[in-house]
Amino acid sequence: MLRIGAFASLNKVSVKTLRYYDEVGLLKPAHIDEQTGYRYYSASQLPLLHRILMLRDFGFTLQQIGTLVAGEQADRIIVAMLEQRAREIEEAIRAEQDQLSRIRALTHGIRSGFARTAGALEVLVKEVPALRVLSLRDTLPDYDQQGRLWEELIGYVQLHGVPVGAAIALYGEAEGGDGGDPSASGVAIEVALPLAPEDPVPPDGGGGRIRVRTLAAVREMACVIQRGGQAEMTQAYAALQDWMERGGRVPSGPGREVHHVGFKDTLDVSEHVTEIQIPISVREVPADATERSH
Amino acid sequence: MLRIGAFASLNKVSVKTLRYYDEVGLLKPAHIDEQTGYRYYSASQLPLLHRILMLRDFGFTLQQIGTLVAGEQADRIIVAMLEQRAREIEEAIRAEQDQLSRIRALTHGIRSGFARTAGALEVLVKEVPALRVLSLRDTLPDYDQQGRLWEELIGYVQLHGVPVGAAIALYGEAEGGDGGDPSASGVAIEVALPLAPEDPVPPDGGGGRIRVRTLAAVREMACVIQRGGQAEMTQAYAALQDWMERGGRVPSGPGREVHHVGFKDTLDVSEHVTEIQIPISVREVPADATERSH
DNA sequence: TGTTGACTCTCCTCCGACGGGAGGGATTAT
DNA sequence: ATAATCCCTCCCGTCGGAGGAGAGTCAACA
Repeated sequence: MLRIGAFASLNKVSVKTLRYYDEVGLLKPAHIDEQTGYRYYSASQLPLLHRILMLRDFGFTLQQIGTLVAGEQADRIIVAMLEQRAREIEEAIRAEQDQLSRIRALTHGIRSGFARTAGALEVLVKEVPALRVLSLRDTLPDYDQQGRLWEELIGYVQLHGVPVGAAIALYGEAEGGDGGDPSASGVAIEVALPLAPEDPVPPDGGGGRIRVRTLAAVREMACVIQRGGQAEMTQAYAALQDWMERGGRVPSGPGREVHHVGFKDTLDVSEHVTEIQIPISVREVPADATERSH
Repeated sequence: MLRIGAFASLNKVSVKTLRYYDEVGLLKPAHIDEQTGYRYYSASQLPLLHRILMLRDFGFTLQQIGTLVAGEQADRIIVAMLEQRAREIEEAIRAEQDQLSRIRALTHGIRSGFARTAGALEVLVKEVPALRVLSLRDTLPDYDQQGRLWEELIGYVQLHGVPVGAAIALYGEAEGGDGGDPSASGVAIEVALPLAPEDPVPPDGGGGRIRVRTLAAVREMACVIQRGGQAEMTQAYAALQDWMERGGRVPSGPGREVHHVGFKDTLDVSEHVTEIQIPISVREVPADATERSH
């Protein structure tokens, strides 16, 4: 019979740990003195402790270890548990490698000078939910003309007075919609205002140009938030582009600009806060791309 | 000014999280209503929140994030922190790959039948400290003859009545010692009994055959604990051998057998508890081995 | 004007696997 | 007898929030 300190030193565990394992019922001492409360362990408990420590080393929780060492049919499930745990570790390794690549992309961005001026410090991958919006789409000669679209849309909502929330602009090919004329020269631009999910649909307006639709949810959206006007935005786009290339990501849909603080809030451009959102996916190998294009 | 719920939904964080960040001083609301206690956030705080979430996503603690977003000279240290964090993640990945290889070694051991009978479920890598022992070394024709050494050593200690603790046998080449004759046919065996660190050295005994020495500490010791007698031990050795090969480990010193419960405690062999300890190192590439052999 | 219903507040407990320490009894060696 | 060591129980802290209780606030609707 060994006292707790001697038993602990045999396997380089702490006395606290043994007391805790007693408390949670994982490893009860062979005997406890009723007068003094002293715990006495037997050397024949060493194999059990050994097994517990090994499973702990594998990363199992003490609860899992409890089922693995106590159950009568533990032998039957231990292989399954080990394989499950192996999959978990593989998943964790993948996640950490991903983390690492994001960190490296950022450090490179800072070194090459994109970062502090262009807000690359705030590239964040997040999920965005679907969003019901009132939208107006058109193809214009260049980006700077979108003010006309905004005036048209805002004029319409002021007539009916419904929406709230940040203004959103979408650029590039239509996202499941049919507005605009892709064959026309110029750029496709869609301006949108969020609608509450259960708001009644306002009457058809603007000669059918203004529609209610739902922006698709995006599972992985690369986002940069930027203060300031057009010059800063251009830099932010450059930084985001660099970030995507460096991390092996490609855009998987039309980009968005969310104007959290925009002209409707203040005319001072330096106060504006704009979020650039680009849906991304991991770059696929050519073989995969070929599969798709056929 | 946004209420907490609106601000939270902009970035898919929970209200609880924002309240917690307020509490720890990481992100204070732009305004708090003194009457009601309501927190109001400004859209211009979005870049800060964004940065915080990105750093959280990188795995920094909130405390680290606090220094990175609050400090005046945060720009100067952020690159260093990122590189430090990258090293930490690399280290974590290495550790997890190691875990994975140990798990795979064990699942293979179970599948190939070593495990349940041979105690392979208890292979554990641990550190063992240096140990002062009273030791007797000799070269004998085979392992079964070691009983003679034990009798000689135990007879000696009963005369002087000092040591306590588990009996230890060491097999193979001398570990810094000079006992035995390596050129003789047979196997080198050392039997030892632990001595308290400050025990006085007993007088020279057994015609100089019994010495006091210190077993070296071992940083990585592969251990199996086994109940039973010689048949079980042989299987345990086989399992341990298989485990080492599978995990790319090679022995880096003489193996030990620690008799936690042995003949001195009970004659019933099935009650015996023996720990096999083999110092290991990761298998080296030939280049490294060549370096050493010169 | 009252009444919902959604939102928000503070305060409390809980999670895992122990570590640190206070305050007090037990054992062992001098 | 005394000192040193060991052991006990009990309580608090870790990290980043989640969950819930009980109460107050806000906006819209009848």
